[in-house]
Amino acid sequence: MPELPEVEVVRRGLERWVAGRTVASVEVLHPRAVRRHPAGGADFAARLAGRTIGVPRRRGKYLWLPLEGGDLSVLGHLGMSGQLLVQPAGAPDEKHLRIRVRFADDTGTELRFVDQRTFGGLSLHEIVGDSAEGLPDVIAHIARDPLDPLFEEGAYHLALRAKRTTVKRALLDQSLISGVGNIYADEALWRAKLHYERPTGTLTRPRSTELLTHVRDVMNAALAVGGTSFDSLYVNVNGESGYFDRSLDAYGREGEPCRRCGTPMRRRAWMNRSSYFCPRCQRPPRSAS
DNA sequence: CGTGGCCCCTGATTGC
DNA sequence: TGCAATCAGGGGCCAC
Repeated sequence: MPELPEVEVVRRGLERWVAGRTVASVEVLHPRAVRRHPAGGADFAARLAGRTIGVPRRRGKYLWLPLEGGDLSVLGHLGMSGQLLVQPAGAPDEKHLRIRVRFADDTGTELRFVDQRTFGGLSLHEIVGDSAEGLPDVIAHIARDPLDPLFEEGAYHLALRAKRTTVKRALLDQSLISGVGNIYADEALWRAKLHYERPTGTLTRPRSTELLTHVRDVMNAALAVGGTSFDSLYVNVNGESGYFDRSLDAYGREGEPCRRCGTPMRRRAWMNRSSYFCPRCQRPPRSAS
């Protein structure tokens, strides 16, 4: 269940194993895996066949494969349980194999999209005009991510100040900053000693800068060890799990001592998810209960 | 309009 | 052991 670091690990794997290869044929095994491709699975397969894949790109948790010629990109999102695997062509099908891409070379490997919960998927998008990166317009609303050199810190801070929401919601709002999910939001908030319900309007510029620094630090730390994984659901493009979960300070640590002050960490149900925090280091704002 | 609630799915785990 | 409830790291959609 990937956030930015995991998706970046997948992107690098695709760059290593898939870029430059020409598609021979595509098999769509589950319609939900191509539901963002309005023309359907048969159209997806037909239009991808014969095309050569360029250098994979990423923004936040989305990744896309520009096709040579520049007119089309394959957009991918892993959702909660998606994996992109490069497997030997003869390997047994995974239980939740949704899409298979065969290549027109003798490498003997194929690309597989495997996704238990089918929240993720692949789709094809026409690229208009001057998009040198082949960014599909359906993700134009996704903000640049904090590891993008063109991410604008000043604009981010102003957007935070203008919003009437809480800091964790803002971290998860992909139109403000992309790539941050529930795990890294909790980790960055713990590092910044901020309560998840802190109103964004109360954040000073130094405070939001500090928070952003923690977001980047925790993502870079995760990237350095190949992304976070709790179980076999998340596997990178070569079939290997990440091990960053061993270094998490907040997420999943309910009842365990805070690594700063020793106070037992707490978990709160929040937006159909969980927030983990230290009740001593991360004091709730006055208005919150 | 911005914000927050709901829902899409499958499977593992927990609790009665 | 069996079954139901709960939970899971995402994000689009739609009331309000």
